[in-house]
Amino acid sequence: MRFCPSPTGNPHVGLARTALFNWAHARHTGGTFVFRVEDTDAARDSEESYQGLLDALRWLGLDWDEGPEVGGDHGPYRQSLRMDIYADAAQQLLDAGRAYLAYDSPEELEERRVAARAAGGASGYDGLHRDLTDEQRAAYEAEGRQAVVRFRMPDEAITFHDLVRGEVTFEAGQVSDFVIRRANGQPLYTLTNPVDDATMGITHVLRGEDLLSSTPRQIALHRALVDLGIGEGVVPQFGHLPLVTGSGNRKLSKRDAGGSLTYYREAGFLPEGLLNYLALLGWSFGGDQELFTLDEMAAAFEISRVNPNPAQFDLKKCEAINGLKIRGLDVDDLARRLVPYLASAGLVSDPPTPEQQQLLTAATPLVHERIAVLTEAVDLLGFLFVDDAAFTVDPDDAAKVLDEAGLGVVSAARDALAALGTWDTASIEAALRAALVEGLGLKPRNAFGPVRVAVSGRRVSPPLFESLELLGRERGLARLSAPLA
RNA sequence: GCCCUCAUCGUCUAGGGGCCUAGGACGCCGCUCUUUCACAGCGGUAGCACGGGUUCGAAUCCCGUUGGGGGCACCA
Repeated sequence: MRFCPSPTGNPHVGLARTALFNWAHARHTGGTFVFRVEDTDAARDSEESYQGLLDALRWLGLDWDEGPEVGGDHGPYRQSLRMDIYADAAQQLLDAGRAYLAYDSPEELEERRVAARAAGGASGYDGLHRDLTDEQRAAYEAEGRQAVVRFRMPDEAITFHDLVRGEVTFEAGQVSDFVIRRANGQPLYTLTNPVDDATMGITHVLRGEDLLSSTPRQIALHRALVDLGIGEGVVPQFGHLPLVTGSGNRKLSKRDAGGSLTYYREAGFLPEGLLNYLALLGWSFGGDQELFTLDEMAAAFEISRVNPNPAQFDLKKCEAINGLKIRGLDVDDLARRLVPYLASAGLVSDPPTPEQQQLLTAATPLVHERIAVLTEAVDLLGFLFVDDAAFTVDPDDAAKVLDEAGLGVVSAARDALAALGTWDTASIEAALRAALVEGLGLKPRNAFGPVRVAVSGRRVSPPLFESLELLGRERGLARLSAPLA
């Protein structure tokens, strides 16, 4: 198995899904999961993207058996470090007549492409330089032209058994001779990918459906490599996963708002929540079960059960799954995961001080059932951690609830609590109910609303009595007094 | 334009010829619980793209149509 993204831009969810399925298949079958980085295009690849890629995979928690940082017998695992291998392969292909030099200029190619298409044909390479004589080549060289290397496609239909789609056939002549080495000598993905798969002993490849039409080219090249004795003599089996589309049913690109993996990380998705959701796009556990762990998925993953039709990414459902995953976490685990988010909001230090840790441990149960993503906890819990000087009440909520009547309620609440002996949830509740509901004859909703806003700063907050207990007597009373001043 | 591919509620899916008056989940709408918001529970809404076959019987098999998606680079 292998997974071989190229480090261009931010990793996106489609990439995560592909990695997940490859991982699951490797784990299920007991195979080796190879992670290779396809960075052959210097113009598009960057070290930053490379780091981002590793970072994203580590965050997701998908471990690989061979690849960057873990090594392996088939390294190096970055194509930029394997250039001599490709140069050698290209030369052997050329020497064997399986590839040839083509001197067409980009302008000429473009012109012929447009013409071919206008004539109703396919727009691939027309094979003009397929059988140049030595004299013709010499003439082009004399003009100062630089040749690319094109692979000579065999004149036969190519049929392969797609792991998810079954038999797929491309008729002879449908796939044109493709460039494997640029005029500047740099190899292209079309060459590096099969060469690496061959030399790394890759047997299975799961990738996006967008690569389906390039598969016959790769298979043809693989066969040539086998003939030449390059690599381990195995043509991998391919499986093409359905595309993950965005809301407009268009291919989800890394430029889409919800496309980038960093979005999910920053919004507070659990990696296992995102992965669980992604697994549902094109695969199902079976029966009515939608929630499972990575290990359960690996145990159950059957490539033949992968659905071939494209799936639209639904953020709402992704959040719902994530919320369910959060609810399945134990409280300490949840608290631990909240720390980075609270810290980046400036509410706690990372690691938290003992006092912060204590408060967090006590407060986490209050949000456990109410959040779908981790960042929601930051909004909900902020009032507990914020410096008193920095505490603010949401102006809209204040306007709605803290009117004259509301302030009267807050005042009564303060008086009742000031007289309270024991400061705990039950006592606070009893005192407030007595003073506001029974004393003032208010409906609970109207009684606690103003108090909630004064204490938490918002109309939506964790449960009020527990919040007051955690806030403590001094701070609690101060919050109630503040709007009265 | 050419090639490839896909087709079950709005979305993700279960479904391998009779267990299907098509099941689940998200969403949406009600209700219950309730100090807000949630959670949880209950109920509801909504679908086999169309047309031909095959068969005693098709969501399931075949063909076609239509529609969607992808590809057609000296990107990957």
